[in-house]
Amino acid sequence: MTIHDERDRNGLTESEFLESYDVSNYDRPSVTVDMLIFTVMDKEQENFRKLPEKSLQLLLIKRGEHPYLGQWALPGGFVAPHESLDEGAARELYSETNIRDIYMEQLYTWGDVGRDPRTRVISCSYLALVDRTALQVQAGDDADDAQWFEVGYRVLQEKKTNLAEGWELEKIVQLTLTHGSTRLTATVKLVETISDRKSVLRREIVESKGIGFDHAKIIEYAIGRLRNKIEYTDIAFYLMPHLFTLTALQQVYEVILGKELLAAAFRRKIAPMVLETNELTKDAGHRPSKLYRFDPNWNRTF
Amino acid sequence: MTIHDERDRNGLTESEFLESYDVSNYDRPSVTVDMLIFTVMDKEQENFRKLPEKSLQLLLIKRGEHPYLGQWALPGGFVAPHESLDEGAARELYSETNIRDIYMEQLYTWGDVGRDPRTRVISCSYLALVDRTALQVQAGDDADDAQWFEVGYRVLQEKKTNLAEGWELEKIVQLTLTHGSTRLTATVKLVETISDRKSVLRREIVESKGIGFDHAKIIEYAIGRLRNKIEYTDIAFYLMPHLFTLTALQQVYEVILGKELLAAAFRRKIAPMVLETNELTKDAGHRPSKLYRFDPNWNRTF
DNA sequence: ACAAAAGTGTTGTAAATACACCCATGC
DNA sequence: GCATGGGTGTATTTACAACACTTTTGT
Repeated sequence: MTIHDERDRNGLTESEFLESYDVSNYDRPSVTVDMLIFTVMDKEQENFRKLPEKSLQLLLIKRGEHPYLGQWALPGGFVAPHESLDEGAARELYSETNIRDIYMEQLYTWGDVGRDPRTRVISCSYLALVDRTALQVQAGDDADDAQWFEVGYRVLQEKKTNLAEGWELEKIVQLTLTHGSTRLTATVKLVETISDRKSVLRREIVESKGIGFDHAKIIEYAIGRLRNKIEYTDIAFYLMPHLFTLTALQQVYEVILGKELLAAAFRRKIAPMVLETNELTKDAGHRPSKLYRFDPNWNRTF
Repeated sequence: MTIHDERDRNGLTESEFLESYDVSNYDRPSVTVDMLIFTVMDKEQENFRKLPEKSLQLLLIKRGEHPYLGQWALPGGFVAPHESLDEGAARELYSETNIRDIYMEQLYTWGDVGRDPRTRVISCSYLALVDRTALQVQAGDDADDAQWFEVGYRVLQEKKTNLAEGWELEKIVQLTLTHGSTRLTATVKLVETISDRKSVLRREIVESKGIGFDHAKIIEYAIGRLRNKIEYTDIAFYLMPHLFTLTALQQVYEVILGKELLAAAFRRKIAPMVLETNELTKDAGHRPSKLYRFDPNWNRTF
């Protein structure tokens, strides 16, 4: 039995549900906001000396209704007539997670025709970053469960093909989302076609196991933005507590970039963005380290 | 008499038009695409020796209907039920300008509540770049006139205020759009509020003369994106003909960045992105220059 | 000849990279 | 003492800015 034969609370299968769904006389699309809420968490660590490893986590919600019943999807919902997109995003964030007042930025708007089987839906996605330590997420009023999933991002293949008038780059990415024994995977293909006069980037879901809608694509996009922006902005600090060690900060960079960094170089690079405090960590199985905070005078350009 | 008392082809003023406009029972917003079509053009030059100066140009359309009748606005229109956002953008581009197959990228989605006086409209904006030499724009089938406006971008003020918990950056930008004797201006205020936990960037129109809707904001945003992306991508080449001189390329960079560059440094920096050809310019009042083309093997990362 | 642009070389500074090394703590 | 992370110094390379200077054409 595939997921699509499963019945919802009204006893309908997905195809029965879709048949009964009234699509008629809507020539306007529905507009939703989808939230990509990321945080960084410590993994378990047995050795008392070693620092805990960090992992990048994404909040997903288990669908309690058709379509994609039982699968996991991004939190989100319809934009109300009286609220802006930003307000809608903030409202959805709060109502589904009780989180408020965190870093948020608009990511991209997804408008392919068949992306929601019910009707035409255009989704505006938002990236949000939270400090895990200042956080106690509860699934909101909806009885859906909300859960943090560890994010894995792996490039499976990169390919370049020369065409008559230009060339084509193809990249295949494997996404892995794990929470306890639940493991969701997706394969997303990025195809960039470049010629003299234009350049088109297409994103395509090759396979999506356990992730609803086209959300795998959106997640892939968001990780790309995160990786990009962490290099030249201060977004990493929105994932940190007020005081932090430089090693903890470095771990956040590493977990987002998916590669190791040299401590010496990292410290020098980050130095102008942080201020030293007099406080120290203690009770580690090694030399204590200074705590730092973000420097409000760091010169961002906008 | 202000613009708002002007009458449309049905003899209605803006407020009469709005009263008669049926807003009822639409709980779904309308969704449109707005196109920001940029190109670079030569200015007139009297001295036979001197190279013509370049200017950045943006395509605007004169509104023939309420609201903002008689003002200029970005080309765009409603997204049809059967087309994706990208397709809608390409269709609007073609139908209003007869341009096809050029560089296009989604910019940002604008969803404030009062941004269109008729009803709730959410607009997804697209940036498009054209090579002026390969271009003969005609206003599309609509009888509206489409016209290229020279773009001016000037920062009037930058201010930083320290707050109790963080700080605030304010930047005031003056936009100038000129076509012949038509001169449109707008003042846009950017306010970025930053604290430990969040960061919000608000964009606000202080004044907008002759530019309809909130399009001044969108134009300001697009110029920012252009300036940013020209530094690390190959978008500049979509504004160039197939073969070009390095000085012409440098002029494009200068006109977008709004500052002069040193030729020596520019050439070295751009060298890995271009290939030399054997062709030369001629009939200039000075030493001929080699023509270059974009190097398809330049390593973009995506 | 000369105005104007095309194009190269040289030098100083700043940033990123790689590696080696010493320091401080808990057990 | 030892494992582990905290933290610094140094040498090498790379990028870039500033400026001076030579080359080549049309009139």
